Amino acid sequence: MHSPELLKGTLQTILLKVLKDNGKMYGYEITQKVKELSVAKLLLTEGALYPALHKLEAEGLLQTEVIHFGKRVRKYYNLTPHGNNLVKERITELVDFINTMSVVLKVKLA
Amino acid sequence: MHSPELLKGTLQTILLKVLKDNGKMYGYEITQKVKELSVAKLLLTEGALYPALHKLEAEGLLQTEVIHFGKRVRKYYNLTPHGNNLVKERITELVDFINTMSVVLKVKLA
DNA sequence: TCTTATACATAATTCACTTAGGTATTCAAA
DNA sequence: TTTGAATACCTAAGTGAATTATGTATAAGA
Repeated sequence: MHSPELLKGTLQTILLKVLKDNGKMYGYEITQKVKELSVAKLLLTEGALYPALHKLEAEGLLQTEVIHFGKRVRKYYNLTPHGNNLVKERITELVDFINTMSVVLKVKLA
Repeated sequence: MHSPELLKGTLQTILLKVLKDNGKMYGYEITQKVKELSVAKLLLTEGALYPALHKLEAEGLLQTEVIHFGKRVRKYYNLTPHGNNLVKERITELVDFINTMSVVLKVKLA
């Protein structure tokens, strides 16, 4: 597992990108998808996930749809048009930062 | 400039690496070196820098030497043996994280 | 002489996390 | 059959590394 400090500031970008790639998803599903993609190296905690999703929704980047089936409830999130426009920007920003870091630290990235 | 959130958790690694590469340096000198290396994309603020240096010193990763010349004072920092051993580890950790991120976000890095 | 650069530092605040707790359903194993 | 693990949502308290805002002082240059 990774140092949790490093995750800071990247969670929003991860959420936006996963939703962009997979369409509407619910919280738990997102944690599993990220776990799968990262080969269990990135484990989103619920205490980080839900507040982050709620914040993105409040900012108008995500919209929700609550689905009941039987007694079970799932809250699906997907990108709003505004959110969709921001994904690329956020990723670019993160990649730029990573490239700067690689220069400062003089490391080569795969 | 980069989103400040992204810097969180990476400052220690930057400081350790810059000191590893340049030997003893003082605070202001570090800010200038990082600015130069990053082509002014990474600007360390004093409010972040000094507490971080003090923390690394308190943890035994850095040692200090105060140099007076004239009325001017400079506080030089350099790696302790323990600090020196940790640099590679911290960088590896960060690179691993970056590689994981690149997989999750499906981006290619330079 | 007055601004900018050099050089250190700390205090209050912010905010995204962690940790810890809570509720409830579904399913598989003992 | 009950009990634990997985599924599924959530919030609150605490942490800690930043930002922002100050403070002090010297040196150099316009």
